[in-house]
Amino acid sequence: MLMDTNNSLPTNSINKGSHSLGRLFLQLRRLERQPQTFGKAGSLTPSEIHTIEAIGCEGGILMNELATSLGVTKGAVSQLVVRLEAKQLVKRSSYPHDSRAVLISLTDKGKEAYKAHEEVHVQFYDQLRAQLSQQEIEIFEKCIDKLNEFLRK
Amino acid sequence: MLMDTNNSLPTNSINKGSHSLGRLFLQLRRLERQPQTFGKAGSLTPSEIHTIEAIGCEGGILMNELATSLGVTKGAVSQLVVRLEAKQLVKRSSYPHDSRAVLISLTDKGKEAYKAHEEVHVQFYDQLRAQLSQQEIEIFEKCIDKLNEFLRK
DNA sequence: CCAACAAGTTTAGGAACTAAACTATGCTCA
DNA sequence: TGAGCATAGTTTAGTTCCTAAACTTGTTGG
Repeated sequence: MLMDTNNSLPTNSINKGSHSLGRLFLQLRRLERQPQTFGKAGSLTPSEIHTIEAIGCEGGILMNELATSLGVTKGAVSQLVVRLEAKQLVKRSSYPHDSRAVLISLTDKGKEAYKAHEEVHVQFYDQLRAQLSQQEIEIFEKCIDKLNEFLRK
Repeated sequence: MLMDTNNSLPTNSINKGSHSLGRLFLQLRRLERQPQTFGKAGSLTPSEIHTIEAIGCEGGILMNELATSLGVTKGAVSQLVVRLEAKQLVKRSSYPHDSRAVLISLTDKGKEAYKAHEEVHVQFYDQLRAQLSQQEIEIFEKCIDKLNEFLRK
């Protein structure tokens, strides 16, 4: 009865890209689950390395900012920071203007992990670039940006 | 002392794409966490809808196949299937050639969820396509495929 | 001064796994 | 044939990564 409620269009070609994108999501989902080792920092879970990435090498960041930047609750960040502090990748310091607030920043060891992770990203991307022409890269980046903008909504 | 150990290259342009890609990962990570409602099937968690997607509308699939297709252990699939069965989206039946095996297939309600989800995907992709030229789409899809291939390793 | 608010922390609980033990069936070959 | 091993699924205990909600402290505007 309801076989192919999909209507009219040459669905094949449309679905092809949608399907590739679906597979990409699945791959990333899988990838984003396994811990990795970065520099001397030892094995870090995906959340941990993302947190380090979000803190950044320069200056400190408030818990609140970190939470919105990562798109999680402040409770989640609080827990993450406890773990990272225990691993000595991150340190807390007080925020001059408001004694409730806590400034989070990377320790030297944390910065090392940051750099190592960034290095992995860049190398990965370099490998991808190596298989594409200059023009393709530009278009690809444009599309990724559009996609990002799109997902933000 | 160790400011910019990154060497020589015009790092900006390289990092730009790598950074966009990083943000995409984060966005997807966030997106892949919240449940959504599909058709009359009620609210489904990301894992649930992915499982339904992997089972597919035609015929049945074995637990084992499902596990490899989703990239998780059979234990994980087993648990998922219990939940989906309780929600009456999926049914088990016996596999003629091997009485140990279990064939999983979608119920009518499950198929509805499948279609609704597929519709969301296609619409999403259509919206993206609408902002790109034909040539850009082709290149984008090519890049996505390359990326997929790349992540599989 | 103090009520309302804001920054973080804590706690309980759920989702989504994994690894490993377990059950039950199927296969092989001496 | 049947002992031993492999294979299909299930179960269980434990982990990670969250969230929501209650709490603790500190800030601020009437």
